[in-house]
Amino acid sequence: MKKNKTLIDVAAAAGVSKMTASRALRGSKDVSNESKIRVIEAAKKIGYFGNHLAASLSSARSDLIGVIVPSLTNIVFPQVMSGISDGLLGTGFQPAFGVTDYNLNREYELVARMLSWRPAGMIITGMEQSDQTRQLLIEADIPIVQVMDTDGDAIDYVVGFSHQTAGADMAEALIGAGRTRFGYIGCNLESDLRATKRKQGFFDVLKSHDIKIKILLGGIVSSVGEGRRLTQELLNQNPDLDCIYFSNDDIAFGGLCYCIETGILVPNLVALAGFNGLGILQGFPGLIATSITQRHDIGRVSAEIVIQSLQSFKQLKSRHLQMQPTIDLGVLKK
Amino acid sequence: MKKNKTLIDVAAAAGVSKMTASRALRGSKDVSNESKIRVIEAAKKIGYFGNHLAASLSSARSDLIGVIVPSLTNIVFPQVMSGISDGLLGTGFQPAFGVTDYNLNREYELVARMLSWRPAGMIITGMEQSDQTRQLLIEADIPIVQVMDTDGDAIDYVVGFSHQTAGADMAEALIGAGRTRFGYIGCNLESDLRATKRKQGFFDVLKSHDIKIKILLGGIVSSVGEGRRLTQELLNQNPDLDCIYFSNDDIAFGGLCYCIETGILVPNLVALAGFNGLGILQGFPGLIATSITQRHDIGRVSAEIVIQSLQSFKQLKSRHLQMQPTIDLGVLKK
DNA sequence: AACGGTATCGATACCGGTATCGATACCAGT
DNA sequence: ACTGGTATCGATACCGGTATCGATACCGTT
Repeated sequence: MKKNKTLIDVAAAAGVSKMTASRALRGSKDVSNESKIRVIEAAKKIGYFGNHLAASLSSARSDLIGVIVPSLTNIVFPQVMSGISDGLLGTGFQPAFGVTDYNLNREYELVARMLSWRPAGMIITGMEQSDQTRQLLIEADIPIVQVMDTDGDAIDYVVGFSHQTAGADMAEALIGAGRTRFGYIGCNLESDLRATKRKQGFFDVLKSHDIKIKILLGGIVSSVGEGRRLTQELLNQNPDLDCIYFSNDDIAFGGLCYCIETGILVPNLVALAGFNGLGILQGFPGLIATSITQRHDIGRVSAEIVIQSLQSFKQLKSRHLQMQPTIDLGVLKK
Repeated sequence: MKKNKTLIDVAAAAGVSKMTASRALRGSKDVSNESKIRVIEAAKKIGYFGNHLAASLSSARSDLIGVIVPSLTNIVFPQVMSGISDGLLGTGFQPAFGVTDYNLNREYELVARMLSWRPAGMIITGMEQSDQTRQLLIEADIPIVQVMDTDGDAIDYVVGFSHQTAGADMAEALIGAGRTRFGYIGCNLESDLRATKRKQGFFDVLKSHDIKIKILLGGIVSSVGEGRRLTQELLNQNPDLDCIYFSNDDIAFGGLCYCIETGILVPNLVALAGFNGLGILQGFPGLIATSITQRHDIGRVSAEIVIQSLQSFKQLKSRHLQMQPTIDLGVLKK
């Protein structure tokens, strides 16, 4: 049962006062070089690592950036987190992640909990927080960045893109490629509001072209296997479709697998379109049309915005950063 | 610029002392029902959320569980994190994640940083921490769980499986299925020590059967696209192979895509084997042999172990929990 | 020699909670 | 009426740092 070392232990070992030790370890300039070296060596020798609790409490500032994502099992969010991690690297700030499982109540609890750690800033996924949650975030009086979506009312900063537009753009592109008989396959739309927005944008364009669409919705598991199953079902019921839009790349890829196995030519007979530009698509390059989103960059940039907002007293020019995905039609474009 | 509410504000609003307010909010029994209700309502009314910094510092205990993973871009680790998240749900404890990028120095920094938040416990991936890092963890005097790997010297608790054995088991299974001309494709082996252990176990068995193996190593990006490319290269140079073992499912699946596209019959002509049992394999069910690991459960169980260790004074019976993967040969088994 | 400026350092007062102990009030039992 | 026990609450002392201000020593300047 070893007691944790405190600054007083370090100070004693270095033969200086607690305050001098504190200054030395933090690189303040009000310390002589000799003292600084002695303190640092003493700290290393006795195995001292600070106490962020005390430090943050005392200085009324912390180096935490709270990050809230809806899910870990959808690879997209870890990629955003990874970008945030990278953006924070070397800044002295540290991300603290929380997962809501697409549950608004849990999101509220999580935000309250995060705020009780007095983070320096917050990055939260999406625009659809509950009023209660928004209130909390606003009153926290720290930079808030909403990421991945720009459709809605901003709290503070926003980094992402319009899913509605992304869906609409894909519809235009597919129509432009000559497709006329559309199907849609989606999973987890009740919870995944951004997928729903893409669907909405997609449907709006089709409607404006007077094109009907066959819809098939799956369960809450959005996976390759589910995409495969749903595609089979949809194509069996509607063999004449020449294009299917999926709520994301995973289920789109599942659809592709089904088509390949059963000899349905893609994209000649039926074109498939997903969303995100995941690495999985490289299994069959170009066969699935997709909207390539810059997930990692969105994470990185949002982290940088938080930092900049903390460091500069004047607010940043633009509180609203659009990073619209680029459409890759693959072999369909010829 | 709103100042954050403190317990004193709540106490004032409820007309009691700070101490009574504290007790009321934490559900201590030394408070009358009326006071408790008054305090809770006052807190809600003025929008008070606690200060974990002060609370943890004062009570010398925190509700954080530090979690260290090597990567976020490999879906396996988010799945473990998700399991930990689930295991902690409702316990009052909260995970705090950190990512090392397979970098031992960064791991050390991260552990030190985590410990400076005085977590109640730590869950860390793998058995290969630096001596410095181990020292830190040991002296922290909190429950430590190493996850995902059991090959090596334990610090405290261990939840996972032997990758060496997993590789060996797969080798036996493939040999048992009649395969004789082996190839191996791996990525990122310098950093991914667990993949290297699987390779070692696999190679040892082949050697004991006097079977040679063709090796092809890729770069640090372990992806479907890379697997596809490497498989093409390996098969071009060694068209007679009848089995390829990949360092994981992603690159194995890339290999499968290549084979399917070029008409190489899988598994009849060449069998493919990966590792993890990822959902992606459901694209072509049964075509890739794999070792199904219980990543989510490993996370959940490790979280439960931390909690139990914190709650019971007597130590848990077994500090070492094996959750060996099960081999799924798919259509190969017939 | 007196003075102002700088470098270095320590004493003290917090930060916002919790632990602890003592104070008070009220009740039942004798 | 006195005693002991319980319920309820507040005053005080921390937790381990940092901010602030004042003290001291030493330097160059006039």
